[in-house]
Amino acid sequence: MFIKVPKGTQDILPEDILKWYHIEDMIKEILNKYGYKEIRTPYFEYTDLFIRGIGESTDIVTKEMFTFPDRKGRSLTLRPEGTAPVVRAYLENRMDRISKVIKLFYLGPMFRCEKPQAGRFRQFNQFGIEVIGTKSSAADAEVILTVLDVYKKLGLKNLEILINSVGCKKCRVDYVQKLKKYLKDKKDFLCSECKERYNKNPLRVLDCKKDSCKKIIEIAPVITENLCQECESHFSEVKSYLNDQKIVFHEDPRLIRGLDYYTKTAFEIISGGLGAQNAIGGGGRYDDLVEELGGKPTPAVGFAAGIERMIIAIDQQKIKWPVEKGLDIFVAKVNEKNKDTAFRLLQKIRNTGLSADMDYSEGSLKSQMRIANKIGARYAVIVGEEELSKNMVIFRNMQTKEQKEIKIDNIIDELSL
RNA sequence: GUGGGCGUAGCUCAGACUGGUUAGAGCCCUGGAUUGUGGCUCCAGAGGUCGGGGGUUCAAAUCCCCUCGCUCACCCCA
Repeated sequence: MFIKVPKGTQDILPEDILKWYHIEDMIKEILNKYGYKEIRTPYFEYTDLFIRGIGESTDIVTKEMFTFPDRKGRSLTLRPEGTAPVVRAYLENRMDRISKVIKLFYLGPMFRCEKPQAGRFRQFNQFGIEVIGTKSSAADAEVILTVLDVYKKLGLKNLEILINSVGCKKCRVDYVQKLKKYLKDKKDFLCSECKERYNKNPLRVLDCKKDSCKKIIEIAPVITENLCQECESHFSEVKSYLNDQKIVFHEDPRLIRGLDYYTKTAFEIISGGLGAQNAIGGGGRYDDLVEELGGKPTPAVGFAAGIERMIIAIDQQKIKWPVEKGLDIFVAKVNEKNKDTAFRLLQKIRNTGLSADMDYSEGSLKSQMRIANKIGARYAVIVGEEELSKNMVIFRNMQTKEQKEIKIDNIIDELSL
C-alpha cells in the first residue's frame, strides 16, 4: 500500500470543490454586507500564544495541539482556533489605530490532534468573525445575526441557538465559589471525571451528561442568577436585541464553552443529524483576552463555524448545490494530421474568453466525442480533412445534435452568438 | 486516551460460520459494434500482494495471534 493521508485529514477532490467555492462565496458575500474585512494569519504560531490565549487547563491546550519545535528549538503550534491569532495580529499591527472598533473575519484550516469521528477532523476549516473594541451588547447580537444570515444564505434550516452568560472576572469568581460550596458535600456522588473537574474547572461539571451528575446539577446554583449588575443587564440587552429580530433561541444556563477566554455572552448553534458533533458554530464575548495577550483592556466578541460540519448539514438537509458549468467548446480532430490546426484553433477560441479544451491523446473521433460529452461541453468544433480543404470546420451543438460547417476565419463571430 | 464495528477491484459489496481447482458481481474506466461524430443498448478488455506481519495446515480471503488503518461512541469541540 502507498502512503495515505494522515489520520483525520482528507483530500478535497475536484468533484467536491464547487461546494467549497460556493460556501466560501456565500460567507464572503454576507460578511462583506456586515462590514467585516478578511484577515489571514499564519497557520502556525508560537505555542505560548495559545497557552496564554485559550487557557492552560483547557482540553485544547492540554491534549489537542500539534506542537513541534523549529530548528532553533522554539515551540510552534499549528493553530487550533482562530481568535488568539487574530488578536495577536490586531496587537502586533496596532489595528486599534485604524479605528476604535474593528471587524475582522478569517477563513481557513485549523488543527486539533483529536481522535477523528463523524464531523470531527484533525485538520478542519473554520470561518470566524471578531468584533474588537466594543463592549456594546448590540455587537454580541450582531455577531449572532451575522452568522445566522450566513446559514440562511446557504439554506440551512432547523438550527437551534443556545445562549448563556458566563459572567465576567468579578462575578464568575464569586459564582465558582458558590458552586464549589454547593458541590462540596455532594462530591462523592459525582462521577470520577467530575471529581477532577471540581478541582480543575468546576463550571465543566454543569456540562456533564451522566444522569447521576445531572441530578445534582439540576438544583445547583445557576450562573445567570449570580451575575453582577453589569453582566446581568448586558445579557438581557443581548436577548432583547435578538427578540426584536424575531430570533428564537434557548437559554441554556449550563452552556459552558471549552475555551477559557469567554466572558459574558456565550452561544452555540447546533444542527440535528450531525451525530455527536452537532455544533456547527459557537462563540461569545472575550473582554479580557486582548489585555491578557499584552494589549490595553479591549472588549471583543466573536464566533467561529466549522465548514465541514456546514457541508454535512447541507447534505443532510438535502439542499441542492450549484451545478458545475460545463466547458464551452471541445475541439476534436478527425485525424492526427489535423492536430496542429486544431491546437491553433483551440488557443484562438480561448483567447476570445471562452473555455475550451481538446484531447491530446491519439484517440478516435468517437473517443474524443465521448470526452466532450462527459465533461459537458456545450459545443464541439470538429476539425476534419474534407472541411479543412475548404477552410471550414464543423460546429456541433452537443445538446441539439445540430451541426453545420463554418469558415475558420469566421469562427470568432460564430462563437459569440 | 478508553470502548464497539469494519478492512476483498477506483467505488458499493458477495465469498469467511462448515479452509480445497485460475477470488466474483454491479457501477466506473478503456476499446469496439463494417473503421469521420457523444449520451441509450450490446460485446470485449483492463483493474485485486483479499490492509500488513507471523502462526496452524498437505492447503488460508476463510482458523489463531499481533499490528496498522478506517469508522462510530465516550470526552471535548467546529
